[in-house]
Amino acid sequence: MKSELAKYTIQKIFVSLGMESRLNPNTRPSHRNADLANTDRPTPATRAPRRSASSRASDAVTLEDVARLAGVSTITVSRAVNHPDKVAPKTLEKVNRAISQIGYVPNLLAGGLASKKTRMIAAIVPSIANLVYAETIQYFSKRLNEFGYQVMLGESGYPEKSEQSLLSAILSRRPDGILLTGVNHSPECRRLLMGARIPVVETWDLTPTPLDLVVGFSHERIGLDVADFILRKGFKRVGTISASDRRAQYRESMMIERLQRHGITDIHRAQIEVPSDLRKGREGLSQLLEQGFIDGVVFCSSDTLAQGALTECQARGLQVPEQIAIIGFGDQSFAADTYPSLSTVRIDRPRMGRIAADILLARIDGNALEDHVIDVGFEIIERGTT
Amino acid sequence: MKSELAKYTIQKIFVSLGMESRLNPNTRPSHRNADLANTDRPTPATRAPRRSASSRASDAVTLEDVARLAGVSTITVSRAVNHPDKVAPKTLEKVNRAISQIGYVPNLLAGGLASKKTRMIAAIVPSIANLVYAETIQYFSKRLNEFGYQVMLGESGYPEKSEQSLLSAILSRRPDGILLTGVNHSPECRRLLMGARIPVVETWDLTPTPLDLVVGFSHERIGLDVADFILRKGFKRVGTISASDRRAQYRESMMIERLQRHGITDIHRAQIEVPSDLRKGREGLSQLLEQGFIDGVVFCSSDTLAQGALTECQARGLQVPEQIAIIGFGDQSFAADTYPSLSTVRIDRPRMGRIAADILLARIDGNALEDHVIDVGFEIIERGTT
DNA sequence: AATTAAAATGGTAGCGCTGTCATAATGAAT
DNA sequence: ATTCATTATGACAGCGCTACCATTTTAATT
Repeated sequence: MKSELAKYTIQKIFVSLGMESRLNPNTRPSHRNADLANTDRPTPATRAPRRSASSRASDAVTLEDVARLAGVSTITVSRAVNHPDKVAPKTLEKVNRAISQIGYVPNLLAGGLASKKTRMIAAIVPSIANLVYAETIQYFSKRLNEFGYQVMLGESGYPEKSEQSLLSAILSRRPDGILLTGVNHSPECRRLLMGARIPVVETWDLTPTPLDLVVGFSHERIGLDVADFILRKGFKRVGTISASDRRAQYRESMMIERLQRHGITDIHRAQIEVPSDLRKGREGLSQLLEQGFIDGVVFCSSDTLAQGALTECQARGLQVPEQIAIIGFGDQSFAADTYPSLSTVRIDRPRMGRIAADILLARIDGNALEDHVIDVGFEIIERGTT
Repeated sequence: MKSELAKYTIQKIFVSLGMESRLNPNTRPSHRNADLANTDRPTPATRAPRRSASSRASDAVTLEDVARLAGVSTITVSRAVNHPDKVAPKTLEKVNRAISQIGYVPNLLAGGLASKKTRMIAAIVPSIANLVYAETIQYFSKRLNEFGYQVMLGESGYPEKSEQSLLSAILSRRPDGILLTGVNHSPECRRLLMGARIPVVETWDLTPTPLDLVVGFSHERIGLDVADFILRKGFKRVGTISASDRRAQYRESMMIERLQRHGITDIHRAQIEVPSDLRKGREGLSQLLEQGFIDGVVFCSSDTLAQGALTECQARGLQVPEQIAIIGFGDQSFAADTYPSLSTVRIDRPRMGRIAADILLARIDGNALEDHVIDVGFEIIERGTT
């Protein structure tokens, strides 16, 4: 994987802010000189006559301005910016000086249009106001930045009703690749994605038949393993507080199924709407108690809900873990520091983000991939609340 | 403020994924027919001969493909997509049918290049893994989406060392406007921003001399008001747990100054590194206790730190608020639901996000603004921890 | 010095759209 | 019918950049 790092040296240019200032060009391209738009931008030293006479007055500094000032051709400037190793050191030096002198900022719209590479990767998450996603994206983004890519973030919202319109809005900016959260997409979305002909990585779940690539973990396995953990610890009564999120539901139902198969039938469930927050965790626990859940273990679909449940126990003077044990999900940064510390299911989000970035980059560079399905696994972390 | 909503109807097109497939075009543009790239995309029904013979083989569906299929000119398709009211209903119908038939996804790179409008707004925040910023952006973004704009998010990182390189990376994508967090920017950044000639809105702080627009609140006033609150409540001993964030530091120092002026000198301080989390809040409180802070009120630079302080109190069996009172900052969603509930300084983040979006849109549309400096204020919320 | 390969640079033709102006079609008013 | 104002459509020239050669310069080799 060796993408060249894009790096721009950009500086100098001080003009007053203000929008509208485009000249009304006559139809016949010909002589024109006055340029109301340019107030205080320094005029390039050299002013070679343009090939095709004039054009729409524009106030932006372009490659051509740099080229003229540096006394080279535009393509050389382009190379100096994007493939500096393909330009003689002396020329590079000249060009860079010109660039900083007139304050050139490359136009990636034009570049992307011409090269069909935007150096941009889109990422769609249910919500940016949910740390588990935000953190994954943070690592994903960091990794991509190292290779000169930027991430464009899209929020699908939990109902996911608008994933399609979000997707077309995103695709119309022609990202070089895209990250999705989850593996369930509407037929329209799948069509859009296939039609875009770009690498796609699905995350936060697994499927043997990804659209393209998938890096995640098995919610089924988590449900089963948590059930085993509960059985092993000898709990007789079990409660769940789950968000109305398809993956959370799946973990819950897998767990319940296995518990029942092993003779645990005293199971209480509290369902809450996304987004999860502390209050909903508290409410969830209250619901369980109202249902007659008097002691046992509670499996929450997120650490946030678990923290809420824990808070409610404290408020009610219930002993944790003696009377009520709690298991969260995610191992967010606060989980180890609640009191008591939270037992939870750890997902290696940094790793997931990094791998997603890496396989996407490999795919973009046309490198062969050993596997299109990557399981990052999980780990049950036992702490104070169990 | 009336920006037209962009809306695309996009569908149908099912091709196998795969990158490399560009033909090696001969230099002289002339006859060519075979097109290896197109494997399974349906050929448009009509195939009018192109004006300029051939071109680089491309596999993307373009405006022209739609135009040919619909039997109209490209510009009409463009209008049908972007200004549907300027096209006769019958024509619109025809075009939309053609669009969905061949699965056209507009290319906003090309559109943006030609029109100099990208319908994209950039936002720079210190960290997306911090809910106070994430939420503000969420509202900002939501508002802009309503007007057909998308938000491109950039993370400057707390050290803010790289704000400049982030900024030039972002500006090279030619956003129509930009949101910044904070009002302190390096001279290089200011130059870049001025040179970009786009509306800029600074947030999370106030200044009489914004780069362009600013919507935020006064950290000085918060410090002073919290001091007054503390004085009014009659606390004799004060502690602070502050993140190494310039705005947090400012609030703290303003508060301390006023407290001292009113005779409170028993002040203990704990400083922690960003990013703030629960553990650092716990550690902060521990530090204060080690310094001999035995009772009084603690002002934390974020609700997260406050929650950590609260947790530490619980772990140590210290009575809150009787022995230790706690004040947070931000009024994040969990603040009302901790036990005891957290007293804090409320910032109306949704409103700030919305206003930032609105004034930016107004500016983009060229509307006059009454004021370039908007103070959204704050409110001290007294709850259980004081 | 002559030959060849490699490195550096440049000319040109688009990438896929939209702004601008010109023209054609339609309807309203006389 | 005729005129005039609207409304709808189209032709065309770029937007600022890069891919693709072609050409020139430099370095390496004999």
